[in-house]
Amino acid sequence: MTQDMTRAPSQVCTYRRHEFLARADERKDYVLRIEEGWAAQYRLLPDGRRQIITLFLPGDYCEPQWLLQGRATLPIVALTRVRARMLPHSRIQARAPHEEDSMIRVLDAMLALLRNREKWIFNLGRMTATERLCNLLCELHSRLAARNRVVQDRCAMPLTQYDFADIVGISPVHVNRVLQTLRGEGLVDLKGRWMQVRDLAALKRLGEVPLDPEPRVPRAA
Amino acid sequence: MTQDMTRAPSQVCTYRRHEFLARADERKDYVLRIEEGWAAQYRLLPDGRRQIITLFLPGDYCEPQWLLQGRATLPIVALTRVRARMLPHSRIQARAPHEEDSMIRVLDAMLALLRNREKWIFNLGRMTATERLCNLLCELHSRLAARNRVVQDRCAMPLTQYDFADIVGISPVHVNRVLQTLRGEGLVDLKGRWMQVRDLAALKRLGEVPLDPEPRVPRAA
DNA sequence: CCGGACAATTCACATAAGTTTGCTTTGGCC
DNA sequence: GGCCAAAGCAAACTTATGTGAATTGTCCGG
Repeated sequence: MTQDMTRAPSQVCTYRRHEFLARADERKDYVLRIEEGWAAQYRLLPDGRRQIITLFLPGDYCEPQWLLQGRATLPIVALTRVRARMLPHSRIQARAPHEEDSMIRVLDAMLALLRNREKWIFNLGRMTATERLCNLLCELHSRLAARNRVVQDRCAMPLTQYDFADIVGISPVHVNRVLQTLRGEGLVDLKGRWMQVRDLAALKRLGEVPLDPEPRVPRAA
Repeated sequence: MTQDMTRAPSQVCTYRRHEFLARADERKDYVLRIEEGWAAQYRLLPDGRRQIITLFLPGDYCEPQWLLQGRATLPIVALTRVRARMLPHSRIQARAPHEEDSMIRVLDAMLALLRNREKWIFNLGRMTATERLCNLLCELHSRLAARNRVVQDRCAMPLTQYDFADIVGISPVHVNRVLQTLRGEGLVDLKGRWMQVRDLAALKRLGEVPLDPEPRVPRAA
C-alpha cells in the first residue's frame, strides 16, 4: 500500500475507432504514450469543415502540452483502435533525465511535434494538392520508419481518403484523383489499409521541396 | 568590472526593413523582445513561393525557441524598422518567476505563439480567402489592442498586400480583391499603413467562426 | 521638386480544385 | 456466407482563386 506509485506499472487503456482520447477543455493530469494505433487532434466547424492539426502515431506522446497546461485544448479522436499507456505527471517528474518517459524526453518529443507544424503551415499555404499529399506520405513513411514500422517499403496506412482530405486541406474527391495519378505513375500504392512506396525518391522530389538555401529579400512570386 | 551582468542594462538593437533578425541555422544565445516594429518568420522556396509562419509584434518575444534549442531554425526578417532588446539566456535564467523576462514568462509567451499555430493551420486548410483575411485582421487587432496600440479603432498596419498574401496563403491580387470588398461593405479600411476597423463585430462574424461545441464523429462534409 | 522604386489596382483569361451525384467495391460483423 | 455501412471511385459541371501584364498611385531620398 505504501509502495512508490511512480514506479508502479502504468495503466494501459484502449479506445475503439472514433472514440475520444480527449475532449476540448478537459482536465488532464497525465500524458498518453501511444503503443498501437493512430489518433488525431482536430478542429471542427458546425458546418462540417474539419481540419486535423496533429497526427499521433505509435511511439508518440499524446498530448505533451497537457504537462504544461493541465488540460486539453482540442479534441483528440482515435482513427483506429488505439492502445495507449497512461503516464501521470508525477510519474514523469520522478524519472531521471536519461530514463524513458522522463520530463526532458517528453518535452523534447513535444517540441518535435510543434516544430513540425511549421512544415504543415507551409504546406497548406503554398503547396499544390499533389505536393501536399506527397509530402504527407513522405512524412508518414519516415515517422513510421523511425519506429521500425516499415518493412520492404510497406507500412500500415489506416487513414481513409476523408482523413487525408482533412489533413492536407482539400476535398475527399480530389484526394482520390491525386492518389489515382500517383498510383498510375508508379509512385505509391494505397490499398486496403496498407501503403506500398514504389519510388520514394520520386515521391520526395514531388513533396519535399527544398527550402531556399540563400536568404533573399522575401517577396511573393 | 565585477558587477552582475545579469542586472546590467540589456542591449538594444535596431534593424531596418528587410534586414534579418535571424538566418536559418544560426546559433543564438539570446532572445529578442520586440520594442517597436514588426517581424516575420518564414519559409521560402527557390521558385519564389513564400509562407510566413509567425508574426512578431511589439511586446512579443522573438524567438523563444532559441532558449530551448540554442539556434534558429527559420529566418526572421524585419517587416518594418525594428527596435528590439537583447535578452541573453543567462539574464533570463537569473530572473525570479514574477519578474519581467523571467523564464516562465518567456516560455509562457512561447506557448501562446505556438498554440496560435493551431488556428493558422485551420485557417489555411479550411477557410475561404475572405474568412482567412478577416480572421487575420481580427487577430492583429486583438494582439495590438492587448498591447494598447489601438486607439479609436485605428492601429498601425505595416503589412503590404504581398505580406498578407504570404500569411493567408493566397495571391496578392486576390488579397486586393477581398480588401476592396471589405472596404466597400464598410467593415475595415486599410490605407497608408493604417487600419481602421469600422465594424469589428461583423469582421469577427466573418473571420472568427465558432468551433463545433459538441464533439461529433468527425467527418469531412 | 523630381526620379525611381515599391505598392496598389485593374482586367482578361486560365486552371486547380470543389460540388453533386451515383455507382461499385470492400470489409467488419451477425 | 451474406448483409450492410463505410469507403473508394467516377464523370459532369461549377467556381474560387491564380496568372500575367499593364496602369496608376505613393512616398522617400537626393
